[in-house]
Amino acid sequence: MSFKYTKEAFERLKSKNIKPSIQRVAIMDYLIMNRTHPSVDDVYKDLSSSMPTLSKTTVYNTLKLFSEKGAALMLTIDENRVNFDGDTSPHTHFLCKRCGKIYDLQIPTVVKEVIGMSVAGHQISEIHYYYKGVCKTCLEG
Amino acid sequence: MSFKYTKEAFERLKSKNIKPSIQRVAIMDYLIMNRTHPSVDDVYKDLSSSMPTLSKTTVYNTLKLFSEKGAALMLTIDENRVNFDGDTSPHTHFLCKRCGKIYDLQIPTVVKEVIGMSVAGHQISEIHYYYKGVCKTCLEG
DNA sequence: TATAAATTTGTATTAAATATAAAGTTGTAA
DNA sequence: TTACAACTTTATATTTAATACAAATTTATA
Repeated sequence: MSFKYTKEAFERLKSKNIKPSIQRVAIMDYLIMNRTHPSVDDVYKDLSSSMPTLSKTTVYNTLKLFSEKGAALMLTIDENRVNFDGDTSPHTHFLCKRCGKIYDLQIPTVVKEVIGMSVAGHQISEIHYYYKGVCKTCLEG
Repeated sequence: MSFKYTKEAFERLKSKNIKPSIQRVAIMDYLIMNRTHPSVDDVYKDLSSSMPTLSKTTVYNTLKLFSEKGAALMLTIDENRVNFDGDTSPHTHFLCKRCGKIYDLQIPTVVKEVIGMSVAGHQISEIHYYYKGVCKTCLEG
């Protein structure tokens, strides 16, 4: 049996010093191919069909590892569950409070990159900037 | 038996069209007097001593009501629980990933108020802007 | 090949949040 | 004042996200 995955996923893990196990590559690949800000459960459910022995604990461990190593972003925007984003480039998010969907938005040019800087004596490693409201689709429907 | 609370708490509820029941005023007062970004459990535990019959469900309902009516902010910055902030004026937060404490920070002048505006067709009602990292105290200790 | 280290898995547990219905309170109109 | 409706609070049960943990498996290395 073989697992298909993009070279991008494999390279991403290598560049972030994460050992590319089959499970890790599959999960990284899923994040890169699915820009839907999936939850742990989303990833688990969608990968289970092709990897029947996959454990949810592994998905938890792996996604946590990815966010610690900077290979993915952990979004604490939804009040009920954590979401993950394979796109680590500077951008912002919009959570629709009606349908729950998370959209990508361009980051305002005024919001500067300050990772590694310190503010009021605190050492900053992550910036989170997002909006909540009602999305275009829900407004029209 | 009587409950002490600040006039500010009572007035806040009135101005946000929230009926000022004893429980609601007590919880609003707690938020105003304790700028510690408490969780539901923090509020419940601290108020239980003076209000022994207080139910945790009431704390959940009340804090959700406050955030819906704009009387308090619901912070989804911690990955494990939701926190609340009685200070609704524009400011940002810093979460220490080591000790878990949430600090208030001044909002950068570049981050403008865009509530009520729309971005990419989505109607925005909340802006969240915060940092994560290691706080001054943890760096020194 | 043998052994150690790292990774994955499944089960059990913890704890945040919600659902629900009964009980209690408040407001209003006869 | 009383009766009724609407609203609020409470307690219990349930759901579900996340963690703990140890056994099993895989990978690396001596």
